[in-house]
Amino acid sequence: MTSPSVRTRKVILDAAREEFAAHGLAGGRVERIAKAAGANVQRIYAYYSDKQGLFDAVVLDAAASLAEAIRTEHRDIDSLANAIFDFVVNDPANTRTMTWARLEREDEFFQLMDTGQSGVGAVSELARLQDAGLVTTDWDAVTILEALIALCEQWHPNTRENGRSDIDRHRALVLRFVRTLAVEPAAS
Amino acid sequence: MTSPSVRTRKVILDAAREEFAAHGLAGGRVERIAKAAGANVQRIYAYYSDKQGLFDAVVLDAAASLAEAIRTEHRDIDSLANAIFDFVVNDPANTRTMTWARLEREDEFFQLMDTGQSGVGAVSELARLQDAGLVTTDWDAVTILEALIALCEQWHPNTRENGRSDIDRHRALVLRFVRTLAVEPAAS
DNA sequence: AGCTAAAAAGCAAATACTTATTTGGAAAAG
DNA sequence: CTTTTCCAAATAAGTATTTGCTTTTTAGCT
Repeated sequence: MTSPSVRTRKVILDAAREEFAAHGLAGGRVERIAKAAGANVQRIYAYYSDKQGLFDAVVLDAAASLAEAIRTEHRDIDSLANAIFDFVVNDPANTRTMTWARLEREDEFFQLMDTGQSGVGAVSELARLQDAGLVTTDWDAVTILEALIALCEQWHPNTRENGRSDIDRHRALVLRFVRTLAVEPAAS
Repeated sequence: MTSPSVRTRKVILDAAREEFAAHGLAGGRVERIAKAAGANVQRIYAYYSDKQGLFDAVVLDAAASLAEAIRTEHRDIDSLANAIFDFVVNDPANTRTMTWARLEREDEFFQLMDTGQSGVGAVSELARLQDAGLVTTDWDAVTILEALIALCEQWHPNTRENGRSDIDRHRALVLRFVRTLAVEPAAS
């Protein structure tokens, strides 16, 4: 059913995800992507117009999958924090890609994000928790969310060899942080 | 007094700092560095052997200046956190450089850091506070420090237009975090 | 000081290679 | 038959690094 063009588009995007996560936009090699995808270089240009277009597609995709990962309703900020933490731990490549994007496409980054309405889900989710009186309103949702993501990303992929116990300890640290932002429901 | 070679080394390093902070290792251009330094390309190779050697020199330098910025004794973790925060805010280029280094020289990054004994100062400073019973020992000094730096870096240079008030609000968030790690001195 | 020879610093142009992007045409699909 | 997909090879820059030579600095000596 899937037309060959759709399939090729996908294998190219998959290969690009790995390549760009590893080497970034400037360091990524179009030829390596084509080879890894088992496709021809020319197809990249046919589908994504140029290297940068492909990179942007990868970035949007990464942002979308973060949004996807935290889409469900969360009863509290702990739950939201855990979802973000899991995502970062389980897919370090995505995190790398976002970091590359912030560095290499600084000017276009937020515009790019808006296009894909990426973080929106998480922001509104957090805002909802604030509205419900469960999270402090001392900071706006975006600020808190970015702090949270920054904390989660701390280890991954920035550090050598993270054993399971390291991860658990790191998770505990993140949770300790978010709990300081939680508002205790008033005793009824 | 300063020999010309010393001076040239320095102007090259200064130019490289800017170039690499802006574009990273793969994206940085040797020729641009030479031009900005008002020096010849060949001098770069004479002094730093190659592009990567120059990049590493820049990274070590960035690490050293972070170490320098927090060298003084801190009476509590608030004071330490403020020092780190100030450094990150005042010199976003340094922060970018470190981020580039973690991405582009992932494997060599920590080895590089050890060479320059960069973070050591901050780690031992924090450990001292822990020994004095002023900071939780639930996490080791390295973990806490990396969390702290991650939080401080959150905005800078990752976001558009940070007004003074944004910065102050961000600082407050960082401080809120570190206070949860502080141990109240037992009432005497 | 002044002189001089060795060493170091400086540069423009050449080299050698990588790499993004295009072309022109063949094969497959609709 | 027309359109789309595919590809190998060509193109066209761009870029790190080296070479060969000139100029400046350094350091020893009278």
